[in-house]
Amino acid sequence: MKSYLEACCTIDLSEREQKKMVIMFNALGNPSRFEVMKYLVTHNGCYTSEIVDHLPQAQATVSQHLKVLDEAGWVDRLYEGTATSICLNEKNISWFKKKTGDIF
Amino acid sequence: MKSYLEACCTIDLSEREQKKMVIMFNALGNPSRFEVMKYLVTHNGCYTSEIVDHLPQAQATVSQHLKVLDEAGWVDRLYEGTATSICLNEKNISWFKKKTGDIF
DNA sequence: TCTATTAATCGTATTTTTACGATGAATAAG
DNA sequence: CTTATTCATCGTAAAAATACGATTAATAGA
Repeated sequence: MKSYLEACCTIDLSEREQKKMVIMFNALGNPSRFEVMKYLVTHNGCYTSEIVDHLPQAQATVSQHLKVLDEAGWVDRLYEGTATSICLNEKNISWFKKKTGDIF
Repeated sequence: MKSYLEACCTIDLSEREQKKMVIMFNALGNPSRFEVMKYLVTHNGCYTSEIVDHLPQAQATVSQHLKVLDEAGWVDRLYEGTATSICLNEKNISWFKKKTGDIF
């Protein structure tokens, strides 16, 4: 059995989890993508077009950023006809916050 | 006075704070720098040379990464003679965790 | 069916990041 | 004084990220 001291210095993070964390950190390490996430906090489930209007970038650029946020696990994209609504991925966000709190 | 509902949808984050958050996210969005931070959790205050030995990159590269972590506020560098010890910046780390928790 | 709308993808130019060897600055040790 | 050690900085090559216009794919609506 591990001692108390050992346990308190052990980092519970698999290689796979570590890679996922880096990807999540990286995704928010960009001003446009951070702004999207901040916007979603008060406009969760809004359409992509709203986000495009909110940002100073071209539609193609915003689309790329949303893809990065999706692939990193920060958001989900729900395709509804020709539109796409963007939702916060609450599960991954909680996971990220918990892990960050546990590690650092 | 703000209503309860208004308050719960207001994001308490100045432009300056938002920029700082993006820089902090960006700094950890790199595998080498994340690994440094993870190493510091169990080796806080260690010398740069230890970190260089721990990582697969050249000394110059590690030095650059440490500079990024320092400037982002994740670590402090303490110059002791010819060596430099690297410490976690507990204050900024706490700030980051609190803000992340508050916003998302 | 035709036309409009929405958003993803493609191709590409530009910028930024990453990495390294070489060099330099500062201190320590003899 | 030398000489060694440690780490930052410089210069630069290669890789990756960012941004945009143009195009495409899919659906909605007339």
